[in-house]
Amino acid sequence: MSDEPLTLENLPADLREEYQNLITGTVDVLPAEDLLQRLLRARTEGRPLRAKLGVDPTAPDIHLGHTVVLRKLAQFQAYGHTAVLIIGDFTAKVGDPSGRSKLRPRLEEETIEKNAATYVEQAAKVLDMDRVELVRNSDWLSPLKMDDVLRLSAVVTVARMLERDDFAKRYAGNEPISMLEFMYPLLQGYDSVAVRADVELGGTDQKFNLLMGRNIMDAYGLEPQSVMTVPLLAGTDGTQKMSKTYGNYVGVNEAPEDMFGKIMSIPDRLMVTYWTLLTGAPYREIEDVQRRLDKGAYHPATAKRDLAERITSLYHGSAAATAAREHFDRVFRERELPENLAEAALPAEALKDGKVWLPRLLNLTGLAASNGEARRLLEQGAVRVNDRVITESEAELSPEEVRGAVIQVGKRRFLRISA
RNA sequence: GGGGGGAUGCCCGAGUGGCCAAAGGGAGCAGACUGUAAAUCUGCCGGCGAUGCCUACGGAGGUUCAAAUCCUCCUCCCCCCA
Repeated sequence: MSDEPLTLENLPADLREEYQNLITGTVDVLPAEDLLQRLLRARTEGRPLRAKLGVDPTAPDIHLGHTVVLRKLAQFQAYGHTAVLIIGDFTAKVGDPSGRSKLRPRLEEETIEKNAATYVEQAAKVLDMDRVELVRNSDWLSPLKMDDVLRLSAVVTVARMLERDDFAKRYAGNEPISMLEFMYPLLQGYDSVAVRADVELGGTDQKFNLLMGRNIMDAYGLEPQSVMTVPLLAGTDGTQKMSKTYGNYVGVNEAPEDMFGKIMSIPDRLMVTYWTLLTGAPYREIEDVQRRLDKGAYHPATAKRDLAERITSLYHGSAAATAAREHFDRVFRERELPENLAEAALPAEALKDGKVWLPRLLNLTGLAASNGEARRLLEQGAVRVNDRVITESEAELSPEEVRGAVIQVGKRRFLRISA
C-alpha cells in the first residue's frame, strides 16, 4: 500500500463509480477507508474481493426485506467480485440472538434443510447462482473439537458481550440470555475465518456480529474483514421492520398483483428507501428520483406505481408487472371489478329453508373468518352483493340473488359465486 | 444450596372471590376523506343461526353457590445471597 492519502478524487473514474454504487444504501462501512483500500488493491493485484454473506435458514420463505442484502451482494458480483454465500445450517441450530428480546426456539434439522433449499431457490431471483460460492457452515463448525471451541471462546470477554445492545437490554430487563446465545457471534466470526472474507455484509442488527468477526479473524492471524451493513427494511406499515410475524411483508414468491398492491400501500416517505434498497438501481438514478420528487416534478402516486412496477418486474418479468399495474389501476383507481375474479360454488351449507344466510356464506367462502366477523363487516357497510351494500347483519338472500353474483368485502376481497 | 418476585387475549399491560369475554394502549379489520400514501374522525375487534351455551387469564388438581383472583403440586422466567 502506498503512503499517499487515499481519496475519491485520485481514484480512477470507474473505480470511483463502483465504490459509490457499493456504498449506496448502506448504513456502515467499517473501518471507514478500509473498503476503498481493498477495492484499489483488488484492482492492482487483479484479485477479486471475497464478499461474504451468511444466512441462517430459519424462515421458510424470503421476502423483500431479505433481498436488500442479497442485492448488495449481487452488486459485488456484478463488479466481478466473488460472492460467498454461507448457508448457516449449523448456526441455525444455535439461533442468532440479534434483535431478539426472547430466547429463540431451536430448530429441527429437517426444517433447516427444507428452509435452506427454498432459500437458495429464492435467492437465485437476485443472485447469479452460477457464480456464487455456496457453502454450508456445518462443514467447518461440526468437526470442531472442544479444544477448538475453548480457543474460540477465549477471544471474547463477557463484558464485551454485554456491550451488545440486545443483550444489554435483556440483561437489564431481567430477560433470559443463554450461554448458547453467547456462542453465536463467535461461530459467525469463525465463518469469516473459514472463508477468508474480505468484506462481510449484513443488516444493521448484525453489526456486533460482523465486528466480532474482525476480532476473531485477527486472533486467528488473518487480516480482519471490512464490514458493511445495510438498513433493516421497514415493512408495508412503514414502522416495523419487514417480517412475517408483523404481517407487513412482501414475499418474493407472491403473485404480481399482490406484490404490486402491497408496494403501493407503503407510506410515501419510504419510496426512495425502497427504490434504493430493492431495485439495485445505480446511485445516480436514486438521486434523480429524489430530486424530481422534491421539486414536485414527479407525482408521488406515479412514482409509487413506477416503483411497484419496477420491483414486480424484477421477480415476475416486465409483462406481468405491467399487467399488475393495469389490474391495480382498474380495481383501485377506477373502482372496477378485477378482470380475473375468483369464483366459488354456492356451498350447500349456506342454504337453509331455501334461503342463503349471508354471514354463513361469507364465512364458508373465506371472505370472513367467522360468522361473527361476517356480521360485523355487514354492520359496518363493508359488504356488497352485485354492488349493492348490505348492512343487515342477518341478511338472508334467495339463491337466485346469489347465484352468479359478485360479492365484495372491503376494498380488496372479491368473489363471484358460480351461476 | 437459601430467600424473594413473576407468568393475563396477537403484543404490552390493569385486574387480588361475584358487576370479567376481562380496563387502557398498540397492532389489526371496516367506514368517511384520499393517490389502497400520510394525517384525522368513527365503529368493530373469542366461537356458536345465540336474550343462552362453549372456550379463555402458564399446567394439573382442590376449596366455594361462585375462581384470572384463595389452597396444593408441577413447569418456566427473573432478582438477591452463596
